[in-house]
Amino acid sequence: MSANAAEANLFQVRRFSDIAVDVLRDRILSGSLQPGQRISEVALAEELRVSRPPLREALRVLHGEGLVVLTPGRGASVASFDLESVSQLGDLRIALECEIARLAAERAADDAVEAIRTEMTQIESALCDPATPYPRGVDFHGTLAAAAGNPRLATAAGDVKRQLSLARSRTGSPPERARRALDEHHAIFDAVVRRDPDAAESAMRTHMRAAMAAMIASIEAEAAGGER
Amino acid sequence: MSANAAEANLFQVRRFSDIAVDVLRDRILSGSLQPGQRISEVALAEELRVSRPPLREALRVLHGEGLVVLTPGRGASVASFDLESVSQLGDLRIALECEIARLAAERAADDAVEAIRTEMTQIESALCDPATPYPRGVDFHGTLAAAAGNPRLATAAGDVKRQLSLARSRTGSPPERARRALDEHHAIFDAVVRRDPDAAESAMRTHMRAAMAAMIASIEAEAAGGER
DNA sequence: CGTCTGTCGGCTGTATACAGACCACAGGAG
DNA sequence: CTCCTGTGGTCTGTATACAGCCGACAGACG
Repeated sequence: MSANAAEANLFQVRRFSDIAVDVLRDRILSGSLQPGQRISEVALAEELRVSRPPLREALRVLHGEGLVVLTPGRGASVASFDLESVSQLGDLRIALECEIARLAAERAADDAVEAIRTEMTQIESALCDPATPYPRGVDFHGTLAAAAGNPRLATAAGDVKRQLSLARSRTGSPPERARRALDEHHAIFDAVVRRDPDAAESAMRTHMRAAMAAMIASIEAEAAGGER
Repeated sequence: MSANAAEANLFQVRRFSDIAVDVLRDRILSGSLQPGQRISEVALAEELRVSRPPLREALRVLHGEGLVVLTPGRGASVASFDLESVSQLGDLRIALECEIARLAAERAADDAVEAIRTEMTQIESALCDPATPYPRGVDFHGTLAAAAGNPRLATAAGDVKRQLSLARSRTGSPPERARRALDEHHAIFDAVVRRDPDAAESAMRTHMRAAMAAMIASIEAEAAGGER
């Protein structure tokens, strides 16, 4: 099955519109296209060596993911989030991540639990050794979502996470947050290991509230600095 | 603002692709297009008096809403859900509705609370008088989501609800569920009135678990009857 | 008789072309 | 000098046209 799935995925991305979706998502999240920036269809299509119809389909997909805003008659632009939008996205993320934590505590397979443990040790060692800022491809929440065994929930949580990542693309998270986040991750993980869904949800809620508070504070500080 | 919003919405739906989205969504949810049915782009485009590119964009949007499945090289088809997908959607809905209930208990304005009360009395009178099966446009969860004051959360919950509605399109919900659901709605509403977020979330979780159990039972019964 | 292969039809995926709307800027009137 | 208006350009929205792939069916071979 894995060979079939891999082969199917290889052929699945052969559509130009899907390639455009991936390229555009990377450009938006990497900051190559900044929030609020207008996207010219003809210019982008020419740059990607793609015709306009596939590009327009890609823009519709990214609009569904919340990364692109489409205004009828005025075209597309990279999504930009004000504080209210960030707050709304935060509530949405709380809903999804808390349920993920609950389900992970209820149903996570043992090897999935071990995968989370491995991730956490990697993050921890990276924090102790400032040489490596953050290991690539390590994603606590993504691994936890996989452990919860609900792909739709994981996809939804990933979409919201990317929107929030775009919202704070200008302001990096403060360095002291990483240490606190690690402790909060430990609390969630402990609850998952103990198979305690209520505790896992509660710990996740605490973690999310702290993360959102820090993020909102960063954005407010950046906004105040920008006005100065 | 409401005049502006209405005017903006009127002009916003002038794109053929958006019209196609609305028409297709209605056809899928009304059962005019049944789950699993293939959608021919040329035939549907000709029927809707629309060219294929706008129709393809509409299909991409509905794919993002989970109502259409797009297989590269093989075209589009109406989404069909097996029991595992329904279970996954149920967990997703639990996550969203529970957070909505919590937020409604925390922040709902007084008039929003009264709007919920009005809806519930309408549903209750409709249940007592079997002449009117169900009042049109009355939607407890939608009103509750509006009371929670988070449009993104409300949209996400609405999307999931529509997917589940499509999943059980063949099997109607059993009549005794309506009465139990009304009681469960009362419990949620009472918690919202008492401004008790924990109780609201708990009551919503109870309600969702019962609703999902009833739905899965209906689908299993229908599947067993179909095999017979 | 079963199976494989080649061909044909239909469909999706993509590109090009055209029409209409929105915006900016210049010119003129008050 | 300011505001309005007309015109031009640019872009989106839509339609049409072509190429490539998938699937089905018929025919031939084992």
